This record gives sequence, C-alpha cells and structure tokens, in this order.
Amino acid sequence: MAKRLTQKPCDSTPVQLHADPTAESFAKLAWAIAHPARVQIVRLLIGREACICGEIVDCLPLAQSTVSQHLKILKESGLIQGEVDGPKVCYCINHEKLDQLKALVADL
Amino acid sequence: MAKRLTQKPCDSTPVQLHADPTAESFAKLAWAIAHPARVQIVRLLIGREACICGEIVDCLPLAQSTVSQHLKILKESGLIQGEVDGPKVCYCINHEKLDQLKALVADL
DNA sequence: ATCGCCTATCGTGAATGGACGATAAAGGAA
DNA sequence: TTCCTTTATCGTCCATTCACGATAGGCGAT
Repeated sequence: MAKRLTQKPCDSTPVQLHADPTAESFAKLAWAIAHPARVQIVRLLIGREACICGEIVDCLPLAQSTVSQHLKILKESGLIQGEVDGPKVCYCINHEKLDQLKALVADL
Repeated sequence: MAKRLTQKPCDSTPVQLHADPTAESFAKLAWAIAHPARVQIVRLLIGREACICGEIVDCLPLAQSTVSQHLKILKESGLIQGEVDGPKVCYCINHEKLDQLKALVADL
C-alpha cells in the first residue's frame, strides 16, 4: 500500500483513521450479536425482563456446551450478566450496554 | 441435548426458537459491521454523503486487496453499493439497508 | 496498440470461530 | 456421605475469516 501520493487522501484530513478505538469497540459489540444464536439469546432475555438460567439451552437447537460458549461471549461483551443462584445461573440483560449499542448504531 | 423434560421450557411457548429467520438476517447484518475496518468504511461513506472510490484504501492501514475484500462483504450485506465510473468505482451507503439495521437494533 | 492506473479476484497461510462430547466443579437433596 | 442436577471448561475437529502478494481485467490517455 501507500503508492498514491500524487493526490489528496480522503477529505482534507491527512489520514489518521488507523486503529480507531471507537471502531474497535463498536465492532466488538456488533460481533457479540453477529450470530443467530446470540441474537436469539439476547431477545429472549429482553423478552422476559427477569433473568433466566439454563432454560436457554432448551430454547436453542444447540448442545449445552455450545450455548454456554455463546453465553460467555455475550457476558464478555457486557451485553448480559450472569449471577449464580444456588446450582443455577441466572442471566439477564445489561440494559446500559444494550442502550450503548443502540446509541452507537443510531448515531451511525 | 433434550433431557430436561420434567419442566416447562422458556416462557409458555413450546420451544420453536430454532432457525429463526429474523435472527439470521439480523446476525448477518450485524456481522457485516463486526470488524473495525468495516465500521470505519461505513462511517467514512456516511460522512461524505457522496460516493468515493479507492481513496478508502488510503484511509485504512490495510492492503488494497484486503480493503477490496471488506468492501465486497459490505456490498453483499447490502449496506453499501458500488457503481463503476470509468476505471474507478464509487461506493456509497445504501440508506435503506442502514435504516433497516438501525430499526432492527432499536427494536431490540 | 500500448502504457499506466484502478480494482477485483486468486491462492496461500495463520488465526479464529463454532460445534460437539467428555469432563470437572459446585451446590442441593436424599 | 452419596447422588443428582446444573453449568463451565477442556480438547478436538472442521469451516471460515483475515491478511497479504501476485495477477488479471477494464478503462482512459498517449
């Protein structure tokens, strides 16, 4: 790359689009819901404001370990939270993060 | 899977969350912007309402072929459109698709 | 027709994602 | 304690992504 030096780059600003931290966090958040199973999980948790646990597994045509993996990804993204309740774990939506995602997309 | 038959599944609806076509298209659209480079490209195209061409390459710290790949992904998602203009190609945002994405996220 | 520029595509390699079964860890109940 | 249930993690396999250089095709200019 870097060969077209005879003309101005984008707009009037030099270049400086490299490694945009905003784009990175945006992409991460978007990636968290960039899978049908994760979209369904998020919607499920939104649908019932209250938290639920491994019934999520019963709602998806996936193995328990696979669902657990998706839940981990969603948890790491911050979109959902898990809280241990005895031997079970209740998950619920993190509305702050969800609103943040909504704002990021809306402000596109 | 399918072992917990002694208790009701999620909510009162049987199960039927399998292969939700809505979730699939949502996930596809989200995946299209689930990469920092693609977020930057989309923002760039939104910033300048008009279309631009391979200057995008100069705005990203990526090889031309890599950028072309990302553009292809975005084009296939419908979020952007490319129109040939002589030896160059001008890309622009597909506002309909973008609005669709916004609506999908807002209605979460 | 030939040259040079712009872009898409091909081929490759490294890394990651997604799915599964098996297993481990934690807690409640008998 | 000993089970049983619930969930997370491990290891593995296959598919896909992402990045690159090289190459091919299109088009305008010379």
